[in-house]
Amino acid sequence: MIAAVAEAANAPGPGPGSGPERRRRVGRPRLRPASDAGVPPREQILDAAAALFVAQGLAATTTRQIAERVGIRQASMYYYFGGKDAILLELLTLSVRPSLRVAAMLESRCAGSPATGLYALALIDIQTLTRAPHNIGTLYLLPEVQGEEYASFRAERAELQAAYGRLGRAVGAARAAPAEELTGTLIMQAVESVIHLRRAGSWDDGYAHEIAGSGLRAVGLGPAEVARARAGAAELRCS
Amino acid sequence: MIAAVAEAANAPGPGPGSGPERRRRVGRPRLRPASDAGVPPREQILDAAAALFVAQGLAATTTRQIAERVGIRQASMYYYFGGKDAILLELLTLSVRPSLRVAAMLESRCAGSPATGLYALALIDIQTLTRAPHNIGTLYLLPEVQGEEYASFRAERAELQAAYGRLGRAVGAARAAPAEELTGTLIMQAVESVIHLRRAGSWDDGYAHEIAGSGLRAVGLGPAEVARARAGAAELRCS
DNA sequence: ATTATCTATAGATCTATAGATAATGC
DNA sequence: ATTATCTATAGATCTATAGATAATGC
Repeated sequence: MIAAVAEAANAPGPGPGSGPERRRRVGRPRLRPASDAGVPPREQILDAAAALFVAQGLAATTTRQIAERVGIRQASMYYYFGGKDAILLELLTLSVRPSLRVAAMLESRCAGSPATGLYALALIDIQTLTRAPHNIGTLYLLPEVQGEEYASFRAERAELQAAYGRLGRAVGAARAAPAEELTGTLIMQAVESVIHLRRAGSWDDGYAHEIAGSGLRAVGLGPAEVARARAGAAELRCS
Repeated sequence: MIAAVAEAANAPGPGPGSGPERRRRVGRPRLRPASDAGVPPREQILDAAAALFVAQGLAATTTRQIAERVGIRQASMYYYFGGKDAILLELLTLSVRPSLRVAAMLESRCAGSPATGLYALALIDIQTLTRAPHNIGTLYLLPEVQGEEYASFRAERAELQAAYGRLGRAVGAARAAPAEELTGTLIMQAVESVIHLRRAGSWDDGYAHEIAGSGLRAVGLGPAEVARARAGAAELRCS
């Protein structure tokens, strides 16, 4: 289940799905009546496609496989999406946008203590990737994402990397830290260890702080400074 | 051109291709007479497939595209390979095996100075990835590589990562370094920054030492120790 | 009337095999 | 005879559209 989807599905209140006398849905019924009714069909498709794209990639995943997993007919998918590309683009965007918002917030809020902001951003990103459904953090590695149709996603991702780069430079300015682009790349690579460890089946929640700390050491901080950043991030005081 | 291919093609000596009166090759001639004659057809196929797999992935690349790039007919490819899978497996193996040999050599030769060995291994790996044709270092990211048929490649890659992990632990034992698997992952992630920077078109040779140094700082070394490791690696003295 | 599904299918592939052919080797 | 190509194609897809159908909404 996609994170945003899960939240929407669990939202309390007077939506359909709250009472037992739920109104039947409009339109011709499905042949198989949808095990997870209550979740909008669009999001059922996103979830099914995410699992398949992660396991098989875009080109090897057929529209039929997606439809089968949802429990609809192949052609019905086109009522919601123009094709596989449109689904992937939405998944990618869903995966990067929340991190981008967190980055903007921390960059402004922790301007006085970039090390704290950097630690906090890394940790939140790590946790997001850890909990993301189907390990969708791996989707940006698909070769198709280099194509023209995903330029908007790549732009958002570049922004996130730039934020890491600025924070890293602010932290390491006095030290022998690498240039901004390289700094951003190195920290994101550390954070994205998560997706590779999950893929290999060897993720451990205890790794989160080790990875965040490793990212800060990579840009030149000593053990004491890393410990201070960690404590600051824990309080979200950013000072 | 694949690295091993390039070497083979440039090999001096009394092979075919040395004199101008080169014997015509056995078998029915190609329709288009092969612009880079002298290179064995098998390696022409590997090279063409590498470029396409990197750009489009495995599933999206057709046997016809590979053949077109080589200048042969689609069916002729099957004379050399059983299919796309066999080509990809060979490319993956070619890309990891040299690094594995270097790792084994450095681990035994630099046992007394793991920091030097680690720096040297990282630097060689970085240079290899920098110069690899078509950025084939990205191939292991393809989702198909998680499949059963690539288990042997994944095993070799895991060995390389384990070597990084052992060296990293040996370096950071006295410090607050992460567990072996995480250490190996983090250092390899730093090294593989290269493939992402190349992909984005922003690689700079000056980054090589910065990345190697960053990997060592990540496992807990201070600036002075990193400088010592770098100097040691430069002399290959490992002490 | 609107919505959400279904059935059916045209058109465009793509893979992998069978068998022919045009060279050199002996 | 052996080798390395070629031509031709069967069989199996896969995508995306057209149009029918079975619900609810008004």
